[in-house]
Amino acid sequence: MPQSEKRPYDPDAPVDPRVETLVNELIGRVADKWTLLVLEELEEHGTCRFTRLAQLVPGISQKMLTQTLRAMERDGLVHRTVHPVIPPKVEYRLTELGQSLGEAFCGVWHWAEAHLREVEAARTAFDTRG
Amino acid sequence: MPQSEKRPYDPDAPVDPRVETLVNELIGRVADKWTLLVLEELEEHGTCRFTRLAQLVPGISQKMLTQTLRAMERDGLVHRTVHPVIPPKVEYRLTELGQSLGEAFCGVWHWAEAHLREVEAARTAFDTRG
DNA sequence: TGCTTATACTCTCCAAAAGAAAGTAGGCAC
DNA sequence: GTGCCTACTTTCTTTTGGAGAGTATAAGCA
Repeated sequence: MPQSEKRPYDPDAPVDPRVETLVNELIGRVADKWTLLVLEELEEHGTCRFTRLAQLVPGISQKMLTQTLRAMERDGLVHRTVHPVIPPKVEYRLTELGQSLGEAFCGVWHWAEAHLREVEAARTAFDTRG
Repeated sequence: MPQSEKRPYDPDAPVDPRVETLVNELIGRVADKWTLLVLEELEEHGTCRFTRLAQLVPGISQKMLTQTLRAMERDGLVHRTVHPVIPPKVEYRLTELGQSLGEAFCGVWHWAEAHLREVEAARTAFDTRG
């Protein structure tokens, strides 16, 4: 795995602007509401079929689930297994890359759980002021 | 700060479904492209004015910058200081809550940097196959 | 006097994206 | 034949996002 080469992340290292651009793009791509929620469910439940994911992710439409899964598959985050049977059976599971992204997002889920009340309080205060 | 009470995060604990819903909503809120990029710049550069942020965040429109900052302010992530002068001067800086979210997202930025190449390779492979 | 500049928005219009709901394929049970 | 099953796909409507012009205000300048 030569993708890190000799940079084990130094936060003060000067970053190649091209890399920064690409990272920003990638952040924009994975920092998507549906991507995150699908990632969460696949991480929690393991291999899932389409319909099960649609039930697990609250409020997602079939169209967006299809689009999100395709994009995640293209980015190498999920693996799609088609069983050629009738009725169709398609299974989705996280790749190693997807799992590593899930772990990277762990901190955000913890944050959301830990600071939910603070955010709610801030919203109430803001709406009262405004 | 009684928001964690007696639960220092146990990943296997049964989660109150209402909490899960709220966490999902909150994730959907902060897992937004512009929120993340603004957070990143404010974390890196500290206090910033509107126009500077517009320059720092690549490709954001004024409308989206205003909306994003308002939403972040409402959620208690940024503090907005208005200096009543002409021409106007408004400064934005992360609150402690915003900083903690920035730290939580650190793992994602590291992930993006570390796995950029893998994602690019996966995309190329996907596009070639398909 | 009137023109320019500066800043942080705000508004309007149009294109793009998302959501809702119906349609499709194709074998199987009835 | 009718309907069911699943994983989409298509169509239509609503919402959102982006581009660009407009607004308010006072100081600086000719």
